[in-house]
Amino acid sequence: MGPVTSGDSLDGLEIRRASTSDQVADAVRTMILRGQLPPGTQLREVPLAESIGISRNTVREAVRVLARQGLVTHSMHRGAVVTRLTEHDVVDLIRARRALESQAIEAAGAATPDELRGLDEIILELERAAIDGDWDRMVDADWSFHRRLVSFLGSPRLDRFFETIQAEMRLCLSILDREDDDPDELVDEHRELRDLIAGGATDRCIARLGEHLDDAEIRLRLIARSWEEQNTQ
Amino acid sequence: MGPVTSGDSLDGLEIRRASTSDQVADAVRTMILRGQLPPGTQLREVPLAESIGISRNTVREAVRVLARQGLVTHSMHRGAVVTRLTEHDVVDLIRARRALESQAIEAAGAATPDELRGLDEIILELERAAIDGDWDRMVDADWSFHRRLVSFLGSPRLDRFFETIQAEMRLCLSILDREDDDPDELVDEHRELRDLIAGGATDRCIARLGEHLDDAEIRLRLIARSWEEQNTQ
DNA sequence: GACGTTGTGTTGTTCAACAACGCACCATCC
DNA sequence: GGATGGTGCGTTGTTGAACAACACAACGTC
Repeated sequence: MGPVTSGDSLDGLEIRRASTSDQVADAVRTMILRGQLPPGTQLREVPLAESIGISRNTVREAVRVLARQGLVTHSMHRGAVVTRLTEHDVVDLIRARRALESQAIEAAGAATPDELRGLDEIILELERAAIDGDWDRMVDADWSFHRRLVSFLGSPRLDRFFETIQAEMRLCLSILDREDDDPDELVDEHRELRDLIAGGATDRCIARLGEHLDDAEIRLRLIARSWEEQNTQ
Repeated sequence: MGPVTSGDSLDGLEIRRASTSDQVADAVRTMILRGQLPPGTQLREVPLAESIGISRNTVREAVRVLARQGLVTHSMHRGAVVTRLTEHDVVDLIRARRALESQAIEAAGAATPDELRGLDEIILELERAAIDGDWDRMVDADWSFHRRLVSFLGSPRLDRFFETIQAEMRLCLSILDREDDDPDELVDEHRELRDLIAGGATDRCIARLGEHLDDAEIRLRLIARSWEEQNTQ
């Protein structure tokens, strides 16, 4: 074998061994997003450190990572708490989604059919999950769809930002998931969005997405409001 | 005086004492953005801690904050370096700006004249700075203008994200600032954008902003490219 | 009931030490 | 000469303990 030159597809290779604190952050994050640590849960440093078997300083760094992603709320000398979104937060998050995804749809309107195939695969997965009645996988596919949409903007930074927004929204959804929703409706909605994009009807697609978000906003606001009342009492 | 009730405009009050690490992060950030710590500068923990007079752990937390904002780049056991943007980064940042500000202009089209007054004040400041020949203040006003624009989207999270993007762009600009630019042109450009918004010509305004960004992209890419060549050698 | 005090538990910060790692330097060997 | 492989040094990653600073609740006083 010859020497390794820059054409050997090793360009983008990045060996990033995760530091301990990052691994802890990942673990705690998934616990939060799975609802195993519901909003309002206090994250005390000493118990966490002991239960995982690492130092308190390392836990501190991990918690700070999550704080910067909005998943936990930090206040001086009071520690970290799994974020309990307010109604304001929900409005904020939906607005951010609206802005990003609307722009993304316009960008997707100029995409080639080949680039749109990514959406098709996700919709297929959504359909399969619906047939299986696997609500978790459906929600995952739902989010993948919108993430894929945003990726048409071609900015990794926007992608990352959108992911943090999605993570924050999951703070609400981990509770009220498998509620009274119709699986087939979810599939149809996304298929419609895909078709509108492929057909060049971007304005119509944006409007449709708007209704989709209006709906989500109503439900999430109810959840947040119930939390706030519960907290005021 | 009577007791303090919830009508006394103390609702939004938030006493946020900054932790030491946050203060350090702020200090280092301003040093970076002023160009006192040019891209590529290594941030070693021990010298930093000793020069400021605080512990190494506190410095670590501060540096991690900056890393998460993209101002410094962290790699395992290699420490932190003031980020040196690549051409890819520049393209990314401009795309993010384009997406956010385009959407913001559409949102601003529905704003009342009263809400648009904030833009006028910034333009006034821009004019004053131009008369004084104070380029730093002009750049500040320039950024304030675009930040105000994004704020029309009504999402604090988008505002914060936009601020980090601006901060990253300053990584380039701290070097090539007071170059060959015409102050009056900058003023006219922003006044034009304001007028187009106020006149309801959102599409025209977005197009104009696009040219503005195309221009910025060209110049920033040149800077980034020169750095990369310098680094490859 | 309003107000000050104390006590308890938590976080914020520091310090010292060691392990793990990157890197430049040098010796070695074809 | 150039590639290979060790060696030492400086830096970061992580730990553990200690103390200070603070929030909060419980108590006692007026």
